[in-house]
Parts: sequence; structure tokens; C-alpha cells
Amino acid sequence: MKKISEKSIERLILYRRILGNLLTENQSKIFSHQLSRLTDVTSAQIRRDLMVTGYSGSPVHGYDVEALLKSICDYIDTPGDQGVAIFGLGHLGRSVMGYFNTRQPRLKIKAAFDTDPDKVNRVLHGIRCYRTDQAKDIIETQNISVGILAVPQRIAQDVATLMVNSGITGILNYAPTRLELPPQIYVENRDMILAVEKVAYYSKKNNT
Amino acid sequence: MKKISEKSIERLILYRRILGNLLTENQSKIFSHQLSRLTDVTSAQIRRDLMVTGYSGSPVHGYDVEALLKSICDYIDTPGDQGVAIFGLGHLGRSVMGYFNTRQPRLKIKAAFDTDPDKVNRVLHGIRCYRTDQAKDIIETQNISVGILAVPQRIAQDVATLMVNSGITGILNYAPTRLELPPQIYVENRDMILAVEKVAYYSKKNNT
DNA sequence: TCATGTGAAGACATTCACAGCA
DNA sequence: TGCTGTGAATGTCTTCACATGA
Repeated sequence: MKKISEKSIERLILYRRILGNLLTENQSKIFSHQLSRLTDVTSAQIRRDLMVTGYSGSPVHGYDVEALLKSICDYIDTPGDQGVAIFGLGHLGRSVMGYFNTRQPRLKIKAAFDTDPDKVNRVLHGIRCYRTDQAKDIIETQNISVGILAVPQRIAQDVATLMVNSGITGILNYAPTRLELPPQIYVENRDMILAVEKVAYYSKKNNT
Repeated sequence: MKKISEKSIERLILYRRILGNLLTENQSKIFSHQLSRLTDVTSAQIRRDLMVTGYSGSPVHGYDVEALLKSICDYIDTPGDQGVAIFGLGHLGRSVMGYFNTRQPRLKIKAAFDTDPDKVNRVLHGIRCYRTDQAKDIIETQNISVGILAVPQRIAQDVATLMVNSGITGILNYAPTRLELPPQIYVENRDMILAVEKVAYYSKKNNT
């Protein structure tokens, strides 16, 4: 499998979603310039990204939506399912559940964890909440590799360490903190405050 | 003012936060390699980023935390405050409030908007919630330029259009949708589902 | 000696532009 | 004709490596 950039991966994931939408609308063919409008990615970039998947479109009819979708999935996905766990069932954790629960066949939220006794053993959106100290058992037995860190900043590092010790290998970190973890763990930072500051910077730029 | 990349801006914002933390811990000097450990950015990159601010450190004592902090702020910030508004007071909107309300002197959440009558006129974290159709008035009178879009995907586009019509020039979009808006509007996409899929891809990569 | 600031090199990502094909 | 796939060119970002100065 060829080397591919992080940005290309993000775009492939985006294309996949859009193609999925098109399929439910019964659109069966699409050209790169049409996909370009739907994604804000140039058509040359799209064609370049699709090269890695090995799929080829037709210069006459463009891409077959279903076949291309399958090709991207084959490229991105591993065989079998991947479990996801949410750490922290405050507002953020619950909002992730809300956005997530729509479709996503292959990625599944299998458990949530919180220390608050009022939340433990409750079931939200069909997901049971466990005590944080039960994480290791549950993660091992349920094939969970992805963890969403949605706890207050104060305890983010400790919970992240626990996640890694429990077997999580990829973390989506919403807390405004850099985590110190072993290098083989993948961490995606989605620092909520930094995002607002960035928008503030650029929103003002545009006015000038 | 020199041209600077989006990534550099993100890093400068990050440095600023870390420096703020150091200041409250009474650390007054720092070397680029120390800042490197705190940020996961190489020291060469840090020095390169700092060039644009015009601040110079001393090869003997490194950077003066307070002076560097001020220099970065001068570079990033506009004079005066910038108002922020949250659209959608579901779990996500409220979690943004929670993370935000800690410090942030210059950026201030000034209003929230929702269509749900149960939420309108309530005050959370000191922020009043208004009806969405009151947005234009309030945004114009309160100097609000940044909008956080935290509504369900279904209505994201409509609310975004309304935000722009009300005078918002920068949008932080959490919904898993690409927004179609005039090109002068800055949009930062923080697609929550895409983020999980990306982590899933890389968490599995690391195992192999 | 040791860290900064920076020109130059290198690595990486995007766009151009066109051959090939139906 | 009009789109795909892709080599080559361009553009952008990061790292190297060293002169400089205390």
C-alpha cells in the first residue's frame, strides 16, 4: 500500500461520505468537477487523491458512485469492525453520541465511561456507561481501539494515560491540552478553544 | 505585516496559551527546546514561527516569557474585543461554553441563539440565549464577528446563511456538512464524525 | 560553550497541462 | 468534444546547519 498524506486521508473520508449521500439520492454517476463543488476540493486534487485507491473512472461517464465508494472503503477500512469508546459523559460526550448515532455501520460506539455515579450504568443512545476503572476489562473484551477524550481539561492527562493502559491506540482529544503519551499512540487534537481563537483571527482578517 | 501560514497561526495561538500558563507558574524565561517539549513542535519550527512576531530572544537566557507573550498577542490580536456567538444550545453548544468560560479575556461569548422556546431567555454560564430570529439585531449592536455553529446537521446550512446575513464573518462549523457561503466568509470545519473516522484509520495503522 | 535567527536545502502538497480515449 | 490519469512544474512548509553573539 502506497504512502499517503494525512490530508489525503481526510479528503478520502470526506469523499466517502458525500458519495454515500449521493447513493441514497440514487445518483449513480459523478464527474470530478461535480464532486469538487460538493467538497471544496479542486478536481485535480480529487483525481490525484483517488489514484491511491486504484479505481478508474470513465472519461465519458465519470465515476460510478457505488464502485468508487466501495473502492475508497476498501482502501481506508480494515477488515472487521472497530469499537469506539467515549470517555466523559458531559455535554461534549453526549453531543458526540448525538452526531454519531446516525449511520456509521463499521465504526460503532460500544461503551462510555465516567466517574460520576449518577451516570454510571445509565444507558444513553443505546450506549451503556461504565465506571472509568472498568475500562480495561471492557476495552479488551470488546475490540475497542478508538477513544474519544471528552473530559474536563483538569483530568484529561490522567484519563488519557488510563485509556492507553486499557488498550486504546488512537485518541481524539477535545481538551485544550497537549497529551504526553507513548509515540505509537495516535492523537488527534481538536482543541476547542484554539479553534475559536483561530476563527477569530481569520474573521477579522477578512474585514480589513 | 508578513504573509503567514495557517499552520503557523495555529501554533502561535498554542504558544501563547502555554506561555500564559508558564506565567501563572511564575516561570519568566524559556528556551525554544523547552517550549518544544511542551508543544510537540520542533525547536527550529518554533524559532521560525516566532520570526514573524519580531521578538528576539537572548541566546543566553532564551525568551522572556512575558515579553514574548505580549509580542505574540500584538501580532495575532486586533485592537479591541471580539464578540463570539453560539448558535445552538444543545449539548455541543453548552460544552463549548464550559470549556470557554475559563479565561479568554479578549474573546468573549456575548450571546447564544436557539429556536427552542424552553431555552430562549434562559441564562447559562452568564450568557443569555435569544431567539434565532433576533440574531441580526444583537450581532450588530454587540460587535460580534465570530459564530460557533453547533446545531444539528439538518439545519446547519440554513443557520449558517442566517449567521452570515446577520454580520458574522467567521464560522466554526461542528456539523458534518460543507457549508455553501460567500467566499469572503472564513469557515473552519471541525466535522465531528470525520475526526473519529480519521482516528480510527490511524489507530489501526499503528497496530500493524 | 550553547541557543538564537536565518539562508539554503529538502520534503511535501497542489496545480498545471496534456496525452489518451470513447 | 470533454473528461480522466498522471508526469512535470510550481508552490508551500519544515528541517538543516551554521554564523553570530554573550
